[in-house]
Amino acid sequence: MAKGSGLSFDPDPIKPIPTILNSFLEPHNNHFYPPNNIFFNFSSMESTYNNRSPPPTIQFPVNLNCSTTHHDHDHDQEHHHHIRPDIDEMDFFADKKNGTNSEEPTTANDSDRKESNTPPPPELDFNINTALHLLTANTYSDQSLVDDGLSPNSDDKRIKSELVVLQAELERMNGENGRLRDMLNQVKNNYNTLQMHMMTMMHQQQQNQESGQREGKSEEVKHQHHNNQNGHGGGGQVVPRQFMDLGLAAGAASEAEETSQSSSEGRSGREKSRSPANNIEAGSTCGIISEDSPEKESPGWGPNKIPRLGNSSTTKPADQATEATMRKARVSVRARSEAPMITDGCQWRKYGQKMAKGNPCPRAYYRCTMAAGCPVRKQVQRCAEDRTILITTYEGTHNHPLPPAAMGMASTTSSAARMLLSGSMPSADGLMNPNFFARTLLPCSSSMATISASAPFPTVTLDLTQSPNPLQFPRPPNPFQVPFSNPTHNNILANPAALLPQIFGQALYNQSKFSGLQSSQDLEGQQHPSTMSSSINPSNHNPLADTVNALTSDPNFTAALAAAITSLIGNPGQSNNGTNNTIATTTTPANNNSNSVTNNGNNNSNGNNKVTNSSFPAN
DNA sequence: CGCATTTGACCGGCGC
DNA sequence: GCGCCGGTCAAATGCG
Repeated sequence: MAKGSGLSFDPDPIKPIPTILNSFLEPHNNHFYPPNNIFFNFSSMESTYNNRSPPPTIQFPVNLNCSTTHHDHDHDQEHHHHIRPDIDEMDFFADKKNGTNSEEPTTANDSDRKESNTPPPPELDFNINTALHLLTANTYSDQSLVDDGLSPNSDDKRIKSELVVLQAELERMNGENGRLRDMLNQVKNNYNTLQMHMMTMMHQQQQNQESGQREGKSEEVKHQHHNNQNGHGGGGQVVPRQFMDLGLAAGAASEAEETSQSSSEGRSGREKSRSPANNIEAGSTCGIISEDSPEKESPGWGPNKIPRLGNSSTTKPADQATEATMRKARVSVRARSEAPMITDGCQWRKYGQKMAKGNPCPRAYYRCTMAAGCPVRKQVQRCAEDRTILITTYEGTHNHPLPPAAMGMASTTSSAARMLLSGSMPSADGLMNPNFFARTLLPCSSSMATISASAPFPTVTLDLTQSPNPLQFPRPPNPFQVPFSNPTHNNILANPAALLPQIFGQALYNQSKFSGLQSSQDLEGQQHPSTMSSSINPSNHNPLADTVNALTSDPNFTAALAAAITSLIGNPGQSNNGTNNTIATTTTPANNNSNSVTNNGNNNSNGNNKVTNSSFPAN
């Protein structure tokens, strides 16, 4: 409804639970230890940190009830109520575990409490340790605050001492928040840099392949290929393509889209009439620069678009088939989200909404509006079985540079699309083989990647809802906690590679658990995931292993990988006001709306197009 | 007034 | 041929 506010529809509103979410995110992110079913999200953290004023009060996953098994003194009660406003959530959880009721009035019978108090359960102790084991060194500065003379009781002193410890830890964590924020910025910067570099390499590799296929066909092409190999010459094409490739179904998609222009001429007059005048002629012989004009958009989002594929005179029939496949490829991302859309960093404009069969939740159609004529579209729909799951399906290739915030998702979906299509596009190159990314990045970012060929379009489904959440790294120990709890500096910055084994470890874990990608397609020729671990072993003289080894030694890559995963898991409920998503935050209506999730009940179960949507207030 | 969203209508593919 | 369905269009609507 709200003009300029982007998404004003909720595919299936889920009552927002920001408070609850924050109650998890804040304390746990401080420890990089998200609880189950709560997405770990850098962006969310960043938002939280950035938007806080005054500086955040860290809410420990510890409450006094559990931090002291002697919670039976008046002074405890006093302190408890001192801190209570900040630890309500923790109280809630811990109390539940303890079976005690922190909401009990301070005047409650202390003796009763004393009698009923029992040592906290082990998991509660774990929480305590998680928070307190970090802080034994900086706890004595405020002794005076504790020793208020109210009680000479040694237990009291001990308890108060712990309180001081907590306070000191709070302060320390505040400082750590700032460091984390800086670190996130740097990680993202590194990621962006590496992303561009990687895409350049991928483009060159693709050029190599294309050139090889067309070898002898055109001397011109050869020259161009040669130039590209040199990293310049045709460089005017290379750079733009870096971004173009970021979209899914990259690769030959650009060429395919080029070919769509001619075929689109056969479209109805209605479609022709709505074409803006800014059509860009596909002038590139390689179809690299050529991108979709509005006339050429819709590279196959609908069944009716499929036949428009592959009439390019510049491609061989085999290539045409590949292009057709790639054009139809979709990447579906399933993620738990209370927001109407996942934050992918792009700008989207809604152009339609339909009731899809078999799902009471309406399906919304969006097209990318970051550039005129960008053919990328996506569908957003909530899962019928679990409406907390948001299903976002991407298709198309961006024809414009992507903001940093969009890089992660775009590259991930691109990788997924490549993975999907790689069955028919064997490549011996470990680095540039899409399978490499599919087996490295994707397993890290999804606990399950499913390829479906039974659907009208080949679709890769990245299921981020599976448990364990890939970003909930194996625990214990908490892999993040040690690096980030280092007050001197963030180890991950000093040595980003430290994170990689964890990521890859999780990838391998996921793979082993999942026994590889579930694919109904012929994935013959692809390295079986179960062999991945051996491939990663640097001792193997395997190109893929060498590649992995090389990458793992690259700090930028590890940082980029983390950023990509972060982006992929973008917390839908997050505020997009963070320093990331600069473009999306300021100009993306949909993203703006993501900030204001006002999910009214969605009972749009009437027929097609008979949808009465709830609306999200603008901003 | 401009822009984004809403929503009824339209189109093409597909199955019967 | 007909109806269903997914996808898209574009006029209507609403908001800043």
